[in-house]
Amino acid sequence: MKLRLSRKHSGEMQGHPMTTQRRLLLELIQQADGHIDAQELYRLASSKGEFISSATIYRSLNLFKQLGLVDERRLGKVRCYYEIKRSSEHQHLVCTCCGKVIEIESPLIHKLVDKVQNEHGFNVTKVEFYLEGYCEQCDEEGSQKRVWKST
Amino acid sequence: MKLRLSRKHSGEMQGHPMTTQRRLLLELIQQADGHIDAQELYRLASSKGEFISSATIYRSLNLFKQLGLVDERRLGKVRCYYEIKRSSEHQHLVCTCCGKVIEIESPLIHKLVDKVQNEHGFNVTKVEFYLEGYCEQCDEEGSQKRVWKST
DNA sequence: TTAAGTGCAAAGGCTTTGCAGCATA
DNA sequence: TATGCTGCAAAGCCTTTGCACTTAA
Repeated sequence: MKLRLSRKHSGEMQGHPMTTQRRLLLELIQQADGHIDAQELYRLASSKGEFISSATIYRSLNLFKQLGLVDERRLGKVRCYYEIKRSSEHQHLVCTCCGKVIEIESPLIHKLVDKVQNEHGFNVTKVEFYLEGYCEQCDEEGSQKRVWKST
Repeated sequence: MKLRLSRKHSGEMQGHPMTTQRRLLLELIQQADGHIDAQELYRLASSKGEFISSATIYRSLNLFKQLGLVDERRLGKVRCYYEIKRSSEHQHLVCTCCGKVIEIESPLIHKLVDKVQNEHGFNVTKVEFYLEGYCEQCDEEGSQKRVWKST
C-alpha cells in the first residue's frame, strides 16, 4: 500500500514553507551522514512507508542547494550526492574498488584556493577536490600499480 | 548527404587496431586543446563531412580512457569532457557565467595528494580539483558575493 | 482566492547495448 | 573463417517539466 504523505507546513525556510516532505528529506540527508543521492532518498522514504515522488525529491534538492542548505558533490561517475552543508570545508577520497568514502580536510586546500583567486582574479564559489583510488585493503588484495608516486 | 567513413586499419594501439574513426577522434581531441565532449566530437566530425556514429564515439572514448590515452574530466554539470593525456598534471577553473575554462597547475596539489596517500594509505589513481566561480569580467558585471574569502 | 508545493506521466539529455553487417588477418 | 569494429535503433539511467490537484495564508 502506498501512503501519500500529507503536506503540512510548520515553520519556513528563508521564505519557503517547510513541508512534511522537505523536513523528511532534510532529516534523511542529515542522518545519512553525507553522500546520499536522490534514489537512495526515495528508497529510504519509501521504506519508512512515507512516499515522496522523485519529482519532489529533485525539486527539493535543487531548492536546498539554492538556499545553501546542502552541498552537491559528484562522487564517482555521474550521479550527484548530497550532504548537509557544514561550516568546515572538506573534500572526498573514494575507493574505486569497495566504494568507501573518506573525508579529508587540509589547510593546503584553502591555500590553493586563495592562490588561484588572486592569480586569476576569479571569484570562486565552489571547490571540489576529488581523489579516487584504492584504499589500503583493496590495494593489498589487488596489486594495482601506483599512478601518483610519493616524492 | 551523409558519407560513411570507411574503416581502414593503420598501425595499432596496444593491441587494438587504429581505425579511421579512432584516428580522427584522437586528432579532434588533440586539436580541441582540451575540454571536448562526445557531442562536440560528433559535430566536428560531421562538419568535416566524416560521419561517426555516437555509439562509436562513446565506445572509442571508453577505450582511450582504458588505454590511458585521454583523461576524462567532469567540468560543469553532468557531461564529461575529454582531453589528451599529458605528462604534467593540471586542474580546471571554470566560469559559471561565460563558460571560460582556465587550466591551473600548482605544486600544492602534488603536495596534497602525497599527504593524503601517506595519511590514509590510499593508492590514488585519479585527482580532480575543480573550481567554479566567476571570472574577473563576469564578476565585475554581476556583483556576486564572495564565498571563499581570502585570508 | 491566490500563491506555492506535490504527484503523475511524459519528455529530455547523455550514454550504453544488442544485433547485423563489414573489415582485417 | 574468426575476430573485432561500426552503424543503427532501442533501451537505460538520471533528471526535468507540464499539468492538474491540493494545501496554507
